[in-house]
Amino acid sequence: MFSSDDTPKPLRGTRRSLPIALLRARETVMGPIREMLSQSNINEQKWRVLRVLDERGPTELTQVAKDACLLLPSLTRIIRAMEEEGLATRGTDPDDRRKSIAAITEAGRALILAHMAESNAIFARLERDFGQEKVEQLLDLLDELQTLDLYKP
Amino acid sequence: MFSSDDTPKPLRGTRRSLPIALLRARETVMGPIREMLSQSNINEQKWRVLRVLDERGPTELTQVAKDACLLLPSLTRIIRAMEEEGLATRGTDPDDRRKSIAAITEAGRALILAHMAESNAIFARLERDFGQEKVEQLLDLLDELQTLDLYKP
DNA sequence: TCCTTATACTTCACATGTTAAGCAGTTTTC
DNA sequence: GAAAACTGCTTAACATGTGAAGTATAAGGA
Repeated sequence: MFSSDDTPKPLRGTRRSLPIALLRARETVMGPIREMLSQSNINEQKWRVLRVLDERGPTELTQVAKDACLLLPSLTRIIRAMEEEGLATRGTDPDDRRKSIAAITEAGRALILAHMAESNAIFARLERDFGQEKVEQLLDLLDELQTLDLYKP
Repeated sequence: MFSSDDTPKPLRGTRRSLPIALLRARETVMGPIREMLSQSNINEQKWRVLRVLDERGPTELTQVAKDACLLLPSLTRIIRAMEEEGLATRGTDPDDRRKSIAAITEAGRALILAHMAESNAIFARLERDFGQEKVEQLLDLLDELQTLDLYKP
């Protein structure tokens, strides 16, 4: 008998707002990771691009943007910088010359390797403090939520 | 016998990376909300500030920044714009004149009201597609995660 | 083939994110 | 009761976020 709509309900408190809760939770988790990355003069965005390229191999930019949660205009600039820093390369798809295909370099892979131990340590700390089960549960829920399409219907 | 560390384990896939998963899930949820807000010429950040001010009443900027997940330099600009648009006011704390206290205006509250129905509808759609229980579960997990302190120990 | 439409970016302009420096007001220390 | 240290916010400079317009290539239709 609690959450029925017998009163004109206001907006949920910000702690029960999914977008805000997701953002705040992310800030918590990103704290130590940002600290780690700052030692390599690399930011969150480049780190995401590196991991996506490492995971998928050579990939067209539109796909990279989707996977790394970046818009194409941002990715254009970021990839350009990463090329200059030797972290990524790019070329034109011979089958469709509109497409630009990016790939991680050895230096990029080395950067990932260089942070692997600490990254895993941060995750281990999270599992210790939050609980291994809860982390799994949360990842499962997020993974499923990602796949929804919430537009209109 | 699966996830033991008997092999030099690589980084988790990006779908099992909590920061990336949080970001992707948030993008999914924010889609319809951004659509809603764009009709009022308001962006995510101003919306968060409005909701925090509505929820807490007059609040010093440092606290607003924490709650709305903004850095102070961003908040400085955003609050200035919101003052000009009549959505918020601010004054100096008489007890500590370093502090600036912001408050929501009637126009600000009206803007929240104007979007309440649609906001609740979006949330209802989420509950329908994702499941009410899972939404609750997710919010609980996120709320708890927010409160952790993951620095060093 | 020519024309239209669509796709895959890129560029532009302006807002926000981020770090470092600056400044006024407050507290601490001697 | 000042000098030193700290706090709360602002400014500055540059990177990224974002929507709209622009460019080049590709695909489809008359």
